[in-house]
Amino acid sequence: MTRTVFEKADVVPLLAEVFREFGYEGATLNRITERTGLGKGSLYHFFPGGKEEMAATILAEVDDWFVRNVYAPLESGEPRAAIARMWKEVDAYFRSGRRICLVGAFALDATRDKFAAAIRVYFARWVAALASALRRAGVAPDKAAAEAEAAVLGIQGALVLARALNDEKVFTRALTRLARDLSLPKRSPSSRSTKKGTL
Amino acid sequence: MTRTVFEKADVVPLLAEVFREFGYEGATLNRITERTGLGKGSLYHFFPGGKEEMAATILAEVDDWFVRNVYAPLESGEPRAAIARMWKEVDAYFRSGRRICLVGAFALDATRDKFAAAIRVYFARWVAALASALRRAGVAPDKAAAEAEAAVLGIQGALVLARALNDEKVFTRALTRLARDLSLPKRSPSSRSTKKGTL
DNA sequence: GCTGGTACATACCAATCGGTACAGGCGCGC
DNA sequence: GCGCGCCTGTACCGATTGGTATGTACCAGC
Repeated sequence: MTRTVFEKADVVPLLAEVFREFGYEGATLNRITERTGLGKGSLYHFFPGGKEEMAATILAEVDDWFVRNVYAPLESGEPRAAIARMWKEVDAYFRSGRRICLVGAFALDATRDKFAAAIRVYFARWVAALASALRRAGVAPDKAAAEAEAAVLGIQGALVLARALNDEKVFTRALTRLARDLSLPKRSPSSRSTKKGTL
Repeated sequence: MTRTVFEKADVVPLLAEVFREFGYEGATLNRITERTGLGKGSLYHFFPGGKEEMAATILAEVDDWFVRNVYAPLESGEPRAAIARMWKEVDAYFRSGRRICLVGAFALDATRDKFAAAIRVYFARWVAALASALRRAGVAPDKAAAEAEAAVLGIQGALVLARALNDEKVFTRALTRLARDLSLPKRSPSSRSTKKGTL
């Protein structure tokens, strides 16, 4: 009857959490099987390429999530709403600092060299998308680029510090500061201001 | 002939680089021996507690370095000079973004739980020391605390992003921005009471 | 010259690593 | 029904893990 139809898609989130928690080297097959409930047979059925394919799949899935929920809106949506949404999504995605950024963690150790392209693209696109939104909101191009970089890097730093101090309020505070520090011009004439709650 | 009298102190920096590069789990005894040139015999002679003692020693050594070169000056030296020195030391220590922060890296994965106290103290004292300097330079206490947190977290984020994009200019730029964003009051003999320390 | 602590290499250990082989169990088309 | 093919558990592989035991070269004090 209700077969536990396990699809690759169901495993990926579980898998992601293991890599997030232990890092690439620390995510042993043992821990993976016990956390996903899948034996090696299933694991290697879904991911013939082994650990590396698992990590690559997760990286792609994470990237895809950010493209859909963050980058794409920033690139083509109404800029202020998109930026507001970004802060909201980021806070939710990282569980207010209780969860870390897999891509950022991979970037720090030798794992980076294995997934260099994916890691670079993830961050480059984030910065570029945010800069695009800022420009379209009226910020000068060079200023937009600098502020986008500062915001993205601030999020990563906030994750590090929040985990180091084991205090999620650090993350929440940082997000508030980062949002405030974006120099979005006042939106005077238009009456679009009462549309969506902008953080 | 050339006797190499190796002391523990000589090994620690080599050791630190291995942990920095591969993370705690990734730093295998094999890699450690080949990078330090010391066999397991020597390693376990210096560090009877094994890998964990090696990492703990490194953590303590890093902390000590920061206390001497950054925190102590911030806490008791002339605040502006101390802050200026901090930026200089940080840029040099992290090799303009080519080197990562061991403590920050440990904070991200499950390694944190092994060294929770050391990691927390490292960052807590950094933030506290910087906040102290800011206050003594005339910044309001709550503002000083917020800005200190933002600066420290910004450094960590800059390290992540610089490595992710493999572009050390990201780090240098970030440091410049972070230094600029500290709202140090103007220091002319007759101080202009500008609230924002713009550059 | 003996002795004892220090510094180091080597061989070895059980456990675990990532990965493979294989024998089914199971649901679905027939 | 039946068989085929997608899942999945298990046994197993060689290599490597962190760690230990043993042996030895070296120097200092006596």
